[in-house]
Amino acid sequence: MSVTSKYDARAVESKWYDYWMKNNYFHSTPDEREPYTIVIPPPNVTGVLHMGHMLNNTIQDVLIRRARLQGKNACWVPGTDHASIATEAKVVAKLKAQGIDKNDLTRDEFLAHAWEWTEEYGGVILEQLKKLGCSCDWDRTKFTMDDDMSEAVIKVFVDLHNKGLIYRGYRMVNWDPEAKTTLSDEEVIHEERQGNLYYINYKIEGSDDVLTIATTRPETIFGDTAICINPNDARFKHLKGKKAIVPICNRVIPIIEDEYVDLEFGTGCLKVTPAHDENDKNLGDKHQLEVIDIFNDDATLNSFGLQFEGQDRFDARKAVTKELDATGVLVKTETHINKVGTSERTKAVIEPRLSDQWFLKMKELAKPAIEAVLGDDAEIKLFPKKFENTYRHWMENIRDWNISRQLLWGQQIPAYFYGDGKEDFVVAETIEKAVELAKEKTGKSELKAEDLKQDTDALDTWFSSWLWPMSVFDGIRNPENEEIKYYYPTNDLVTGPDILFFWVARMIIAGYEYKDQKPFNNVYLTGLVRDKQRRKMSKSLGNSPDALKLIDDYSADGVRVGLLLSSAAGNDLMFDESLCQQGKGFGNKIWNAYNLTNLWEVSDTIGQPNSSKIALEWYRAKFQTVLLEIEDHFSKYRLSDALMSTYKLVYDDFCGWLLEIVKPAYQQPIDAATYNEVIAIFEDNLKVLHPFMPFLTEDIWQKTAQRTPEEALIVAKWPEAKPINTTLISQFEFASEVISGIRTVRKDKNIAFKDTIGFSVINNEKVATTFDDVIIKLGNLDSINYVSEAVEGALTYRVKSNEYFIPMEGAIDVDAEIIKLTEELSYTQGFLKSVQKKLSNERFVAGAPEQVIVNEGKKEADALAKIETLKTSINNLQ
RNA sequence: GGGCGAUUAGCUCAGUUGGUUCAGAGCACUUGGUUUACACCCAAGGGGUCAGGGGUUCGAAUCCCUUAUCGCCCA
Repeated sequence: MSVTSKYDARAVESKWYDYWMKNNYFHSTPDEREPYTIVIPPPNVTGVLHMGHMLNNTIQDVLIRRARLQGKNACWVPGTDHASIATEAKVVAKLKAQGIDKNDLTRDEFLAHAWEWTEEYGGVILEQLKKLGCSCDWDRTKFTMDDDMSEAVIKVFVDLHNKGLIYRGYRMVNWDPEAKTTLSDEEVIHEERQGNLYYINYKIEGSDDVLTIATTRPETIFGDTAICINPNDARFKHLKGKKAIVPICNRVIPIIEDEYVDLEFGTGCLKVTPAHDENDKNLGDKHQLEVIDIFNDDATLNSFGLQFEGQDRFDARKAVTKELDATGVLVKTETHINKVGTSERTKAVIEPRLSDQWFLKMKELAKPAIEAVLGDDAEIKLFPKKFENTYRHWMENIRDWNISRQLLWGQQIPAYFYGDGKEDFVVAETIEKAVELAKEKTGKSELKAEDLKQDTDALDTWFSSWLWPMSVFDGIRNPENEEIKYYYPTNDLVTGPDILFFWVARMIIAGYEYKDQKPFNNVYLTGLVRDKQRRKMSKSLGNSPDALKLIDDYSADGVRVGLLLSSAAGNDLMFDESLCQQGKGFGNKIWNAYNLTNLWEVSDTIGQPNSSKIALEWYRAKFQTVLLEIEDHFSKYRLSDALMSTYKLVYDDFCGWLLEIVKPAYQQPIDAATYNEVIAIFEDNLKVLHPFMPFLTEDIWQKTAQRTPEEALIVAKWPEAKPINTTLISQFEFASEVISGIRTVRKDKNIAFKDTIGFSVINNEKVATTFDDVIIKLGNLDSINYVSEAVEGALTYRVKSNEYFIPMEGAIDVDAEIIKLTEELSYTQGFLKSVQKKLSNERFVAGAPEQVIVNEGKKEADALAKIETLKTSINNLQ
């Protein structure tokens, strides 16, 4: 079989993905095995693969592939969410480009366009995940707007409403004037912006006096319905009970008193605009002020803005300021930094606005979800644990969830109005049921479907996704179906900390409300992917590498390894392409290890060298040790550590040591026993590597033997844990130090490796001869002579108290040797002194645990022995 | 403004209940090496006052206090 030394990832990766798909390995159906389930955090249907997805889904694939190898019934459910705002924005933009105005379309027409868009672009990201190697059960692919998924959402809405948990409220909400919809508090990002503080004079009614207010938003003066002063403010006693006149519109408004006003900030006089500020709204309610809304839904001024009607709020701000200045009431302008809320999706500055919205009461619902994560016997674990604090803080201060959005793309709220009154509605899953309910409620038996008008709002997308772990298994509509009973609760959830509240917390809440059970056992929160300058990777910054190009350049296996190498759970990942290069290099290394074994000619007639036999035994022990390490790392979700352990095992122990030891001499065949064992070991390596590097490992696996589909690596059996021969491991470790010493001497003295050298040892440590043949081979020694006296005319080095001699032709620099030895001696003496100091300290001996004292004693003995060796050596040289 | 977390080698990070696996890993760097899997390689090596200061302890990267810097969440 001819094998090239370069590995062609592109061809190999598509070949094996097709093979896996063809043989249906990703598909899961309930059976008698233990289930292992992950539901994907559904990416936006508008999304394209970015680094965050790559990291997140690589982790999920590692977990799911490992579970599959462990014999569990692994089920990874993929899908997308309908991303109300983002998708609607894309569709609106597309229509606009075609000269179509959304407002000219009926709801159904618009939705038809949206579906068309979704069908065209919606699957892109899932196809990209395949390139990454994700072994999702594609037959189960779900979309949050699928009919059955929507039905579940509506059912839950009706249920929560009937339980009295969903209510309609007239409240200050976060209005996104660009998307023309409200946002939940969680969708608003507060950022600091440089703005101005404008000082404006208001006349006092019936006098020539003025008062000065300071505001960041002069355009809102048209909505002013009071001036507020602090009753304790001595400066403004004369204003009590008076009225002020709003500039430009000359409206007369009362001057009220409230301790809410900060004496320090601005001028101490506050203009109150209840329609456009949450705090002002509270003041307004308290003092029964009029509410004047001055904005249209796109944040242009309405008729209350007088001559500024139709201007955008920011243009109006400038125009109003200019007018105020012109009329002499603008006293001064100062620069001022304030926090403004912006839309997570459209980046538009949020306008606080009063309107009727649907809310979900959260306080009671949250209780079991708090207990589940933070209670004494918490059944959901967050990794890393530090997020529990964040979770606690949010959950304990949870606010009602605004679940309505003024959008078309999403599940329409199933509330049907039969009259103009605010409470003239019924909530039902279908129009037919709504008619029945409306008849009951109103007593009007003649009511028909046409008399009812459904609320035009749609539900927040998260109101779909919070049901995801249940609804993908049809657990809402059919709570007793076999699949939900088998797969739920799911095992692990892998997502970013940025949606801990949006999604994770709400899923937990929904899980307890509808299944009375947690939705998952563990939540693995990944870090954000940042660039080398620590900036978040984002489309707008353009600092995110093209995910598919990365795969092209470094192979999917390489990118997966690169991403995982430095991604401790919850820590941000400073992404650097060189990590992918390292991943690719690792793949190349493994490939060439296979290439080597493949080049060997195998002989049945030659015996197995002792060095090979013992090295193979050692590697088996080493493998078992690392296997335990890997298990331990996985159990703590330390995937990068698990990968690093595997990396070192394969790179250093397997390629670096084992293959070098068993490698036959040039053009010599290898004995069959060694060869077979090396292949068996290689196959075990492939199994532990497979979750990280699925393609390369499957490819080699299929080359080391003829395999039926049932024997594919993807469904192979994870190596079994066996007892570990630890003696062998520590003996090897000693031997490797001896070999390292030989290499150092060769390097220092420029002795070429091909030159065989003599070698003697004073075996003070009484080290077993187990690995002597290995040392001879890797050191290229003629033999190892055990001696009791120092060898003359030789270079020396020490491992512990053993002394090794390499005879040298020509002069040995005795002085240099003495200096080297003296340095070693004084270091060891210093070390001994510190150990002895400890041991002679009564309080140490009394206070330290047994094992520590034993260890210190051993250190002392080792140091004493080494000092003895060094002294003897120095004496011999002098 | 309130809360949480971080600061360890040039870079990215481990370091579990204070104690021989405690000052580590990978990459990068330096030096040397093409005879036979891989230069996407091999070998050897340098490199840290564990952010600063104080304390507790026989013993501190680890616990406490404090200062500084950074990050995240919330208002």
